[in-house]
Amino acid sequence: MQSHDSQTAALLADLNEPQRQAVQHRDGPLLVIAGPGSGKTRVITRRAAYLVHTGVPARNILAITFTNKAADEMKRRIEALGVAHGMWVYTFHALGVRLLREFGPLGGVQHGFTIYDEADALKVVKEALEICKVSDAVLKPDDARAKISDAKSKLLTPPQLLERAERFEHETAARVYEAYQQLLQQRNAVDFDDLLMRVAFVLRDHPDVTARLNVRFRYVLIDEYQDTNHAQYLIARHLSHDHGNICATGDPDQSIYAWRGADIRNILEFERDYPSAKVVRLEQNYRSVGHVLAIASRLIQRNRRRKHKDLWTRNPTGEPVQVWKFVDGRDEAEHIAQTIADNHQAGRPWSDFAIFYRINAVSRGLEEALRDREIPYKIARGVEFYNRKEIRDVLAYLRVLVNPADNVALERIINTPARGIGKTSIARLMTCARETGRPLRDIARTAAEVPGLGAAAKRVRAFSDLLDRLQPVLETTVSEAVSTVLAQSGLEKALQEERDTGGEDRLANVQELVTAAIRYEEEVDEPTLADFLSRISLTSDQDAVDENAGCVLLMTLHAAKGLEFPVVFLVGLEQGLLPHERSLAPGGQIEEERRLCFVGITRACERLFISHALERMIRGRPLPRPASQFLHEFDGDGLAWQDFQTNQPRPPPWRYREGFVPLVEDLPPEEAARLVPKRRLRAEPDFESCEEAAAEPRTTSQFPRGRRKPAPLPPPPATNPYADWGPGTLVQHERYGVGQVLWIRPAPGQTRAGLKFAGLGEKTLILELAPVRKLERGSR
DNA sequence: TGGAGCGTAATTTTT
DNA sequence: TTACGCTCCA
Repeated sequence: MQSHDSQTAALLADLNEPQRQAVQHRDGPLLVIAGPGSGKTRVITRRAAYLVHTGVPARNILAITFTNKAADEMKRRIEALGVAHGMWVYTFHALGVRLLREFGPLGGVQHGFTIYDEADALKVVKEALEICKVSDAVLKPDDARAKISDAKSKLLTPPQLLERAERFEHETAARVYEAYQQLLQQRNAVDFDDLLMRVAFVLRDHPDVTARLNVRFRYVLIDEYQDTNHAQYLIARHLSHDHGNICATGDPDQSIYAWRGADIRNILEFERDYPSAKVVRLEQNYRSVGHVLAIASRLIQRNRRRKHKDLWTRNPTGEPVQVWKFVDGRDEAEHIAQTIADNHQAGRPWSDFAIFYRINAVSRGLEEALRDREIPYKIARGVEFYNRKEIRDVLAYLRVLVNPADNVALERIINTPARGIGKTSIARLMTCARETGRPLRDIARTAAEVPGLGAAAKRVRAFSDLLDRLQPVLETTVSEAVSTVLAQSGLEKALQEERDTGGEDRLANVQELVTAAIRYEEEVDEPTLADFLSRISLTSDQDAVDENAGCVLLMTLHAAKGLEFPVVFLVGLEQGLLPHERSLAPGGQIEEERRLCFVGITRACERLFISHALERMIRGRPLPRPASQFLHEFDGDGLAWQDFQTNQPRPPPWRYREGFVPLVEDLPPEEAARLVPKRRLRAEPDFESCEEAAAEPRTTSQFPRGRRKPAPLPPPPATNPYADWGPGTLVQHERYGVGQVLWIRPAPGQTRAGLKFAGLGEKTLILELAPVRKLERGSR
């Protein structure tokens, strides 16, 4: 008993007051508005553990996240708090799969259904457009897909969309949507939106089911609530309908997915939806230094649709946030890369650095600059493992075996590896399938009866026989199924040949898939091929972002949410890029862009560098770039503006990590005041100065143009009066007495150094200003 | 049937 | 600039 109490107390011990309130709140709705770096995850995990420690069985708790990574992390941390597993921790979509399997026919899907990813869904949309005889000029596949997805996230059925259609293209979209849903149904497939929509409909229409689930899950926790769309909102609402024990955590200021259907109203109006809700605000930031937080706060206060929050921190003020202005995007990249190289040299690990940008296209220049200096980096984006062609091929075989109605997968593999079944033949098969309403799989079986197939019929038949031969793998283990398919489909052989002729090592990739299957079998209690496939479908790039990869990380601002780094570079602060031009158009979401910028800024723990260029290559054309309005909006104390149009020395590396940031408040007030000057270089950011930027005289770049080779180091700093003040140097301070230099960072007129004084600990001083002199050896 | 060559269009993308 | 999708040709 004693130990039980002390365990419970330990869960609360190191929490601040609002955090404790959130953890201890028991029944009824709870909204936790959690600012960046305010210990939200800690609160969620402690709360879950606290519930269990105070008598709630773990299996009665359901936690919902958005990413697998977040779910895994949450599970890990809750288990670390001594809660045996049994708690349900799922992403919304994984929960959707789980519930749909359980609901059976109620969900409108059959056993073994396939989850279509974006690429698959787009194919189906194209088919639907064809069936509806809609030309590209009227509605492009991408637009149709977006409209359908939007409707689904709002839980609108095709007839409902039709009803709402005001304009002709909406009507068209509704028709295509209808056809698309039918195609999915025929293929026994669902898209990501269906996983939510179908569950939401079952919960809405079957109170008995909902009631049962309310008994099973007595406490529901939802993370990143600001990013929920209407379907998710409704699922959450139904799942907590009877007991009202819903705990939502999130931050309206970090809502950056409105363009994908997230509805910020869900969090803004939580108290209206749940009138008895307790609201807790986590406003103390444990992550960032003061200046970073101050800038973030100033910026976000410009937004109107938000909940008021006063972010504060006990962290040191930190170094001023640097705002760098460059001649062009090249210079920006070079300079950032060089700064990283210098500071790595000075002792910073690569993984301390992250570079954020608004659009992926910006990454190229940065990559080149990093490569030139042999800086290890990783991009947290794009087509990772499961999107590789060879992997998708293998998966397509498995998908067809699990779900013979999966035409998209079948179409993919019918001639992979090449077996002489060409486009025309495939088109004939598909027409036949469409006209008869039978799955492609069946048509292939009776290929001889398909009109016009000719000699290809035999090859199609052979392919069909191959699938029949493979069918028994469903009775084996998942990993065996994968390797059997590899061997018998001819994929392995084709990849082997490719390798022998000097191609990429795709073979190793597919073999990695076997490994993944083995790992899956070890992890799961009841491994099945269908479940393995859904897991893969629900795995995203985001899940692979590894903050501790030992590399500099490059990513979009969207990918940065939820992460933090000691040193952050936020590039391309230009009107049209951040905020993005689409957001500047009428009806655009400028506030969302501001939130995006806010998210970027608040990822930084110690140092933040914001940069913009006067000219940037956009789609192969150099364009003049006006500075972002956000520079103007967060302008104020704690910023250091630096203009790199003219040739000037690069700032020297700052000191390294141990005992990291210089403490401004440690300095006498007059020095502290000087240390944080209002502005260093420019009086105003050149907001609205597009023409001015273009008209400004061409200034020299610090970096050589033309051929791309390792950039020579920029000129060394001007003569440094403290050149011989290395670490270890003994100094005499007027008031503090004798001390020792721990680190030193020379800068013209602003040389900072960390000095250790007996009994006082470490101080950061500006040597030019402080009454301090070097002690010569032997003198005292 | 498959590849070369041309035209077009270009945010972000938790699942 | 580049990536893709489509057409046309061997």
